[in-house]
Amino acid sequence: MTSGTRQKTETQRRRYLPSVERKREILDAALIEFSSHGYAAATIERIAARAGLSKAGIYAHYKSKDEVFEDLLETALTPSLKDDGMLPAAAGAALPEVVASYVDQMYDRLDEPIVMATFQLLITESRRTPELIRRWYDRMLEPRRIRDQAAVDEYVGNGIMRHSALTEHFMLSAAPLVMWIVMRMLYQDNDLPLSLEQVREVHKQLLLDALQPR
Amino acid sequence: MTSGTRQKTETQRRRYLPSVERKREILDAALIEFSSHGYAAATIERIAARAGLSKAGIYAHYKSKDEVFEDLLETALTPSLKDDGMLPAAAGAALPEVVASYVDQMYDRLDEPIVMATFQLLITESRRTPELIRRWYDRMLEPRRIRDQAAVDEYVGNGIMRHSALTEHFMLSAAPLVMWIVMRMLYQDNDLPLSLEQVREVHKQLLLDALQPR
Amino acid sequence: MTSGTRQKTETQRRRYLPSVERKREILDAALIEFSSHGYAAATIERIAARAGLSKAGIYAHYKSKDEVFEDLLETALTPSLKDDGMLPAAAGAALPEVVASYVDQMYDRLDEPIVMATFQLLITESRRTPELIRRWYDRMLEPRRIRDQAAVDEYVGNGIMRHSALTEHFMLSAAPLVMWIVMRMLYQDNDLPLSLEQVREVHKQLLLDALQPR
Amino acid sequence: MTSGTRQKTETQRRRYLPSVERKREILDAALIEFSSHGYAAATIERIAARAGLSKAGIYAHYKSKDEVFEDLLETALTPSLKDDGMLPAAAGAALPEVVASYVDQMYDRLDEPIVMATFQLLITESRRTPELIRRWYDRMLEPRRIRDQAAVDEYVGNGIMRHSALTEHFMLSAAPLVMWIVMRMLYQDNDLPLSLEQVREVHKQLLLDALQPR
DNA sequence: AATGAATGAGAGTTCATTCAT
DNA sequence: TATGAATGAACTCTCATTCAT
Repeated sequence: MTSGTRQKTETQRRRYLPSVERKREILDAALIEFSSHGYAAATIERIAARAGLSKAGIYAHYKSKDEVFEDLLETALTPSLKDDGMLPAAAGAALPEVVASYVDQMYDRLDEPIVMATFQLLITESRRTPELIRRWYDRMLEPRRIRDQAAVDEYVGNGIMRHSALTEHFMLSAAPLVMWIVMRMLYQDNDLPLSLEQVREVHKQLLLDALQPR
Repeated sequence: MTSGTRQKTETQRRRYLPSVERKREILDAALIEFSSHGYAAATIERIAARAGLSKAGIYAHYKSKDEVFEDLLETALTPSLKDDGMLPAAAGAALPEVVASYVDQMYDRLDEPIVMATFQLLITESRRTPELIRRWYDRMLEPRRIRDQAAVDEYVGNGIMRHSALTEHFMLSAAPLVMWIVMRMLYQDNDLPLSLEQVREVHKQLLLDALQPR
Repeated sequence: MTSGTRQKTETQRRRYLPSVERKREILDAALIEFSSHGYAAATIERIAARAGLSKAGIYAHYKSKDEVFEDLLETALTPSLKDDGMLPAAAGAALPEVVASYVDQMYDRLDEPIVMATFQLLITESRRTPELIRRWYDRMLEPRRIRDQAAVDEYVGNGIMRHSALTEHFMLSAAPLVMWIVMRMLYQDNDLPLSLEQVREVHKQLLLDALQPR
Repeated sequence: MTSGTRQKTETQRRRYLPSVERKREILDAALIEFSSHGYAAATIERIAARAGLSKAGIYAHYKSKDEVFEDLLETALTPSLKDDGMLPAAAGAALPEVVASYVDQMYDRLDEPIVMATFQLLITESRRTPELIRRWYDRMLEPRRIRDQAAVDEYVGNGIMRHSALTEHFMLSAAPLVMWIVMRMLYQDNDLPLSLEQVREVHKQLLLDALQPR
């Protein structure tokens, strides 16, 4: 949250903000509303209230609800782009360190709640936004996948990883984390039977077992 | 689907059906509408049209949209109950067969499109129905998880599986499949980079690697 | 209530009744529903349930909701017709007895709850049924008013009553009771500040004061 | 009515009004619709049309039909509060003047059609609004009743009025007027057998007869 | 005579969006 | 930039009424 929730109170006066700042506040609000109610059930009015302006105020910055949504995903998804591929380039590192670093990177990212929220939004609203997903995929996932896959191929060539079904389709290496996220969605506020930490450990172990040369 | 979609045509007259049958048709229609538009964006009118009756007709069988939704999940989720736990009880079987049978069972289930659709619905609408999810979890998942976990513990005791982080939290053994389902949701109509068959093979291999005694 | 409420229970089977009897039951139910919710807010379904048959069952006896309503008023209003005018014909009676008998007759009538309910219905739904009211008025009220007025004129001629504004417009002699009925409607379930008995006493006294020759 | 009915015509453009003014117009319209069709049969659409805006426009000012109704009664009933008790404080006045002034005040009030309409609405819709009635009663009727009763007690003490059943329950002194209002409701557009003027005379005479010391 | 299933016509309400200010 | 007022379109749900049995 860039600047804290800005819910409107009775006493608050009109605030005139430059569009860029206002948009940030609107998107902060939109992320919360969209991800907690879904696109269709979220309302411009609630987003506006949360952002501290009026319904009509939103339309000073966006032409439509849809445009808010698109800008939200666009913005939320872009920043992560900076991260270089996640597998450390094959130095002389030993497998356990490689795996640990790879897995930790993934899990650490989830500490920012925006990442989780965005990911969930992506899942639940995927049907709304095929092209958005495509763009996101082409710009974010595919390049990394290719880089990771290349790194994996090199590790395999080096004999640091053993060739296996997993090294052929390395994207599946994220599976335990993805499953945990899904479980979290399903369980809502209830207690998950597995903590993120526990999954992380199992995750590392699984990858080690699958990649360790014999 | 009893007899294909039953979209109403101009010429068609009223069809009087016993409530049980009509409900089946309504739920067939509802599954399609809910899972392709989401709960909020699905409309009673479209469900009705798809089921071949009028908007008001739905209300002769259900008190509200919500009730349709609940009955849908209830009905869609209940039948699978018959499946006994999925891990074959530990006879003298060898690990590869055990794993193959376990994995195949999971994947074969997905051939019925209702299962996929329901599962996706569950994910995207989880926020609507915490209690429903709870019920489903308590009746369907938890019992099986316990049975499977017990079977695993026995296998471990027998030395057929090796003790590992995965055998401690065996529910994670479904991860690759769950990830594929999520990918399928994200990719919508686009070509997935991985076929279900490919995932199935990786899946088996992963489990073998993780469970094979050394 | 002719035969007690006949609310439908789960176990009750279909009862085939001759139309006349069924109609009586329907009207019993209708009086309750119409007078407690008003014509517009009363529903055929509730009337039917109360009468112990199905919604469609009503239509075996009446062509429409309106027809039920009309028959209800028609029936509820007709029987009282038998009562001859309420003022005892001018025998040699003394005024206090005449007044007492006149007033008591009015108040005693109200013991049948149907009378109160009908009267209230008439008031609240008067706008629906100008002609019904007209008929009722022409058949019920006007004849009695004329008879009473004639009796009053005779009493005045006899010197038993003194001529006054009230003897000119004797229909106003019902005023305190009418006011009490209105108060009862307004107060609903709350405690009225005046009991029917108290009003009756005031009523008698008022008439005596107004009619007593000086 | 600020400026006559404001029915919307094809050519008329949107009129933007401050909420307070618009609400006044809405309530004007609502009074007409509610009192001529009853709460249940009145529709938001008709009220809106009569007020010169769209159905949804109503909801910019009121949350629900019920809220419109409540505000209507609230508003319609409050103003009269200003009227001090209706019986002139016991100066040395003679009874005929006291009675005349008291009665005239009551009848003059009815010249504003809003008063009649509101009163009728109160009667026909009393079942919808027990609390509203209560509030109205507590704020409007009860204080005046007490004040009037006190004044009456004083008059009786002075010997200006004679003690009687009526002075004990002085609220019944309104009875002839209430009865006339009820008759007016029943008779709808037909000719009443009694004019308001006639009732007023009878009314005065009745009170005089009942209160005149002997 | 009676009913369960079905429907057309509307009702109240919501909401994205526009307009005047 | 910002807003309160306004609206069209759509939605859920109700209800008197009809139909097939």
